[in-house]
Amino acid sequence: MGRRPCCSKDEGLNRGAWTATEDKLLTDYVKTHGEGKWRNLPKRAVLFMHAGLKRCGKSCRLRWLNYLRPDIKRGNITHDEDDLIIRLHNLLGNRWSLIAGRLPGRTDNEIKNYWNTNLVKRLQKNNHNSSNLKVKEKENPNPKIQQPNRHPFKTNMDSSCVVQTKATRCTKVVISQQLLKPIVAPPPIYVDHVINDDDKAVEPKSILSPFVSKEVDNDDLDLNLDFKMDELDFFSDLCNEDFSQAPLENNKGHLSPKSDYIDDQTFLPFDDSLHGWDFQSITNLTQFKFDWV
DNA sequence: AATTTAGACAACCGCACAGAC
DNA sequence: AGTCTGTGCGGTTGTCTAAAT
Repeated sequence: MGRRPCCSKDEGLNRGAWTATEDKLLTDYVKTHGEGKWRNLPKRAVLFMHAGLKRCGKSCRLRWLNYLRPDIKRGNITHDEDDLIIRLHNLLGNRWSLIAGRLPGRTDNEIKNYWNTNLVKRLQKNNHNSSNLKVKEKENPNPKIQQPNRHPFKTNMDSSCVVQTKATRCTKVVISQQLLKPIVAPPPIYVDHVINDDDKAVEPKSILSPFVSKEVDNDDLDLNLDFKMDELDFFSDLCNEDFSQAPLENNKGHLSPKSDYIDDQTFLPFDDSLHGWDFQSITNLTQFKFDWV
């Protein structure tokens, strides 16, 4: 027995662009009854407002979340947001809701649209010149950013609010070896277990990173990680740093990045940029389950 | 001035997942 | 364990507007 469709097309429900009246009906309803139970909302809104909100619940939910919510940030994407989107996309791929969750007041739909209409083209163009996807053209990476807003009803709001998704973990994040390599060269850190395609534990393999034990030759090997959101924040920062030329240092002095051994007291020289995390803290991040892609 | 094209973004669609029963 | 419901997500389409011809 199949599931009942959200809304059949012959129920006389409105489709297409929302009117101001519909927006007001929905806003008033949510203010009174709160979010949730979207499927029942149109029927209840009829009783509540004595007027028909002839929209399916799914459409109501989308309209509220993407447009009517008071904590939506209006206005164009800033340079910082632009840069963050690129970095998070490098890390997460097309997981728009997760990316949106790290950007104050932005919705997944907005970021998805922004990516598809702006960043894809720009990054393709940049790839001709460099493999580094970090935004270098700080002068004006996207002309749209500097343009006045097209939408008269969109105004710049306080960006302190973050539209968080309900996602608390982001699983199966593919981390390319190329991304990990420049982060930290040195010490062998052993993971608890590695799961292969058959879901069987195997001997830990390793690559050149603090996350796994030792080097492997296969450059195509990627990691499929499972992050908590705060860990994602940290790793996002980590990936944005260039440590390829950085010396490691400890209380005894400087060590080469290619040292064979570095003890627990070793600190990486980026405490400020990485919120004071020492090397042991970073290695604690290795308590993930690693799945080979 | 009229028409065409491209860009931007709102909205829809189908599927997946989690929780309740 | 299986089914149903509510919700969330990502891909795609539709529509509007501005720029180009």
